[in-house]
Amino acid sequence: MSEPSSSDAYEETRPFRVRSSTAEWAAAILRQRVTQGGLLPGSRLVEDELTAELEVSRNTLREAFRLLGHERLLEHKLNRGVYVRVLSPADVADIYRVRRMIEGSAVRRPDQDPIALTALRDAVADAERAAAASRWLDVGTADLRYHQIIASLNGSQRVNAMMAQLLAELRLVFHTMDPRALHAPFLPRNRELLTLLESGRTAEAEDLLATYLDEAERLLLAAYAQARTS
Amino acid sequence: MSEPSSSDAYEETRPFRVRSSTAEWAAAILRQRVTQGGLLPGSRLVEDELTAELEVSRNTLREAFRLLGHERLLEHKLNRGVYVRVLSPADVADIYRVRRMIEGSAVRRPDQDPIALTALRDAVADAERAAAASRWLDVGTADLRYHQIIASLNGSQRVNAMMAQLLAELRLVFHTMDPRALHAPFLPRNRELLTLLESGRTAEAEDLLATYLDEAERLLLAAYAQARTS
DNA sequence: TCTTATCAGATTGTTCAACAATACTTATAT
DNA sequence: ATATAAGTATTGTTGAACAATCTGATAAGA
Repeated sequence: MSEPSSSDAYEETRPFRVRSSTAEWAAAILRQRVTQGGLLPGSRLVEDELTAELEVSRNTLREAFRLLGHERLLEHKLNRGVYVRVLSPADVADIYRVRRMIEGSAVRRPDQDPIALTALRDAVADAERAAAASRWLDVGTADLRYHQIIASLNGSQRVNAMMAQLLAELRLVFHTMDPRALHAPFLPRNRELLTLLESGRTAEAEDLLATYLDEAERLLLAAYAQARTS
Repeated sequence: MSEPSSSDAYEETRPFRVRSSTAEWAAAILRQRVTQGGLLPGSRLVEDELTAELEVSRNTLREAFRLLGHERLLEHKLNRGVYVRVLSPADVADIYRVRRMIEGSAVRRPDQDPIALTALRDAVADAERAAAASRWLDVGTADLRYHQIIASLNGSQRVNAMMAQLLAELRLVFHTMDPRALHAPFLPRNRELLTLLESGRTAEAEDLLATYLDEAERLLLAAYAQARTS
């Protein structure tokens, strides 16, 4: 346990409790720990420990568990406790199936928001900058942002929410493997896809994205299988 | 792992409450009321009344509220209570945007599960039978089942879940309008789309579905706007 | 030795009662 | 009539309590 467990650490975020409910506040902290890798997949979340640490009641903490369970970040086993979700290879395959659908549908659209294209350029630039400095975690963050923006080209709030949840799930897998091997191969392709989108060549963009996602899935599954056996 | 086989028969006869959590049991009841139209959009769900009626504690009921809130069936306003969701025209448009993506992606696939095609035939037959008997609510149910099966052609568990949630939301709108005017126009098209799928003419199926969904959205928005003003 | 049974400890599931915080309603004053 | 203020109802949160279930260790039996 490398982080300070005193309540002082949360003093800064306390004001948010006034606006949102305490349960959502607790959920936000746990969500951050899970997506940032502070809590690894398979970890058990014990009620007693967390109520003491977050200084909320058991009932409130359980409401937070429910919220994160519905986001598929936590797994609730009846009478056995709550665990950080462990994704199976089938889950990874399923996630990429949905990504192909969402992102494929996005790049296929002829009318594309110039604001989104600008945001894509920023994300690519951030990723390249982080890669040059070997900050691979930041590369990963920028990459996820890039694909979230791609999804937003669909122009649907619900699709945005689905994609955000999907990428949060993917993060669970990322933390069990080497971020460099994971993200480096796709940096040039993100830029390539961007130029295709900018020039409106949707058919080529669709092709590139399809092979992109297929390869990413293959790479991820291979590395994932290896990490789980070792 | 040796369990007495006699417990199987025992479990079957026991109330559902024993196997899943009480919160999920309560959520199931409320979900049914909302989707079946027993609780209309905008209705307020008061904690005191429901704890008395369902005979569960406030905490458990609130857990159920959270579950249904995440399914977008209930809306939770801080300090102001829980309401059955009221969909805006923008929500309806958004839902159809997602439907176009999901169902479009589904019919575009060349390899289609024969089991799903059989299920589609059943759904169409059920709808036509119900229509002949003027049981329009049943027509609606069969129609939703039809489109859920279409979505399942994507072969993704997550897409199935998204679609189920989407159709549950749509049901909220359906209950405020005449089911016959809503479903009658699309009966023959469901069959037409089915024959196209059976013969593998995916391009034509995609076209038909696109115009189908566009028209359904237009019809729904028009009728919805009218129902809300009267 | 291996399996099965039993039991105590720990953890979760659920309820209840209380109080605080907030929103809503009514009454009062200007 | 509008604005302000008090009072009421409802939700938000807590803590304690007990029941139900799981876990692991120990004891009993084959």
